[in-house]
Amino acid sequence: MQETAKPQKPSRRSFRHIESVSIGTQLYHHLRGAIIRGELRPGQALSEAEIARQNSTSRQPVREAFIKLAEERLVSIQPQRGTFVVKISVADVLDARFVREAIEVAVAQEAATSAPPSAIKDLRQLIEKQKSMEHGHNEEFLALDEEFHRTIALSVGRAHAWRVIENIKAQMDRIRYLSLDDATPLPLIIEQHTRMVDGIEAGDPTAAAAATRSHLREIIVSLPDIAARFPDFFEAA
Amino acid sequence: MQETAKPQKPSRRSFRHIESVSIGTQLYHHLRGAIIRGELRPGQALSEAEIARQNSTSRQPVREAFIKLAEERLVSIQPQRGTFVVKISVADVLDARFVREAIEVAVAQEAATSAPPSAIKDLRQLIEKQKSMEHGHNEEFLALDEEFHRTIALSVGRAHAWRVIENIKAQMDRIRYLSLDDATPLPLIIEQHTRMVDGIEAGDPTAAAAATRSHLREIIVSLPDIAARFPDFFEAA
DNA sequence: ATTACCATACATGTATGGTAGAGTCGCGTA
DNA sequence: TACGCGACTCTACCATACATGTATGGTAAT
Repeated sequence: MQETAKPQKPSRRSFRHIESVSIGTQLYHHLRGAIIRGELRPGQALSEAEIARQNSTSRQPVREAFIKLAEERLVSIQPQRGTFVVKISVADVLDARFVREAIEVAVAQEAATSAPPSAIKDLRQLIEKQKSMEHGHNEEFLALDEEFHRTIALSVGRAHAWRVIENIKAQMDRIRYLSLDDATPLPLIIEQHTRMVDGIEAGDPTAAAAATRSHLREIIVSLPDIAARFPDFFEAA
Repeated sequence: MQETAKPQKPSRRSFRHIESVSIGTQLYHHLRGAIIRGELRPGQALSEAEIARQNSTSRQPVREAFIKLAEERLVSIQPQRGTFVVKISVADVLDARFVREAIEVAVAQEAATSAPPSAIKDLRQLIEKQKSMEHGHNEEFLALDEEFHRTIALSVGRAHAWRVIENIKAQMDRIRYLSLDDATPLPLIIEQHTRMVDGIEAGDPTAAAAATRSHLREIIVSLPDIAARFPDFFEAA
């Protein structure tokens, strides 16, 4: 009943830039970003058909994007009912944080004993960039923060470990986006980053681990506030 | 209402036991097991069409199973070329092991401080089961080993952490299946399990962590041998 | 007013045809 | 013999049609 016109290859999807990547993968990245940034709100229904229409494609690539999102626990596919953006679970975020801390602390210890000097230089530069961005531009700051952590992992060849963290981070980043307008204590974060690099550069695994640990525990204190301020983003306790 | 009998329904599909799970998901579990057990050999091509025929279904569910396997890095989908079982990379296995150690050590430390006594009892029982299975039945032993580790994680509510490990384990389990016929030192593994539980029961995080660490480092020593014995299972160095 | 039923719309799951790109093979030419 | 080029085959990818389960609003019976 819907229109069926389709005379000619409608051609051209709004956000497709790279031709070689499959549509399903592109949709996945597109939707993933929108969920993390909070543009798609928890609980919201995502219809295969509607998203397919919006992007001038068919249901199949959308479906494949949904499957990937479901693997990452960003959406919940309920057969014959619908697909929904999952609400944030405080317990899940804390559990994800636990895993992230375990991995990143181990990586930091390794970096303290065997990261090359060039990596130290890169990290210092990233911190300088972060300092020059203290006012506004919080979203770009998040990107720099991510690059900082990734650089540490890659400096000791832990690409796989970083991949694991990337998945886990999605859940935590949803929180950070919620608190963007907040008076995020960027100087504090930068100070913590500095201590991490100090520990790594000094070849002191214990110090590097401790700095990493306290850095990654920040979210524990801010989480209750955020959950209270955005109740409909969170699962009912 | 939930009986419904279902008198007809062709009932084909060799391995379908649970009616409510989608075919794509079933195929995923089916293929995943076959890859881990080494029945599907690394490098082997998997054709959407052929697997669809073998299971009397269409290509679409097979495709979705492939996507899930690719997320787990068990197959590599190469557009317009084919989908292949990935060869094992020694470096990737070691990196995966690193992540697993980081998480499980953290879990063990937590268990040492807060696992309930009932969990200790369950773990001791599992070890007894493992002892009674020392000869042959190596495959069942692997299942008991997995249950042992999972029980520790769940005893302190780290379900998410276990989920992460489960994915990582797939790569490592492929190795373990290769060395099944080997004279696997089961008594040694059981001894290590025992020390882990001893540390947890004693409330000694350091001991529990050390026991877990040495247990999970076994694979490092056996890996080179296995890679040498099954060269075509591994990526060219 | 309330309940039971049913038509309808809409959701995901599955089947199938078509398309474009990559690899292979063999023929024809230099 | 060596090399280039086109026909053929195979693949994953996409579009579309159909199957089937679920939510919902209107309606008739109580």
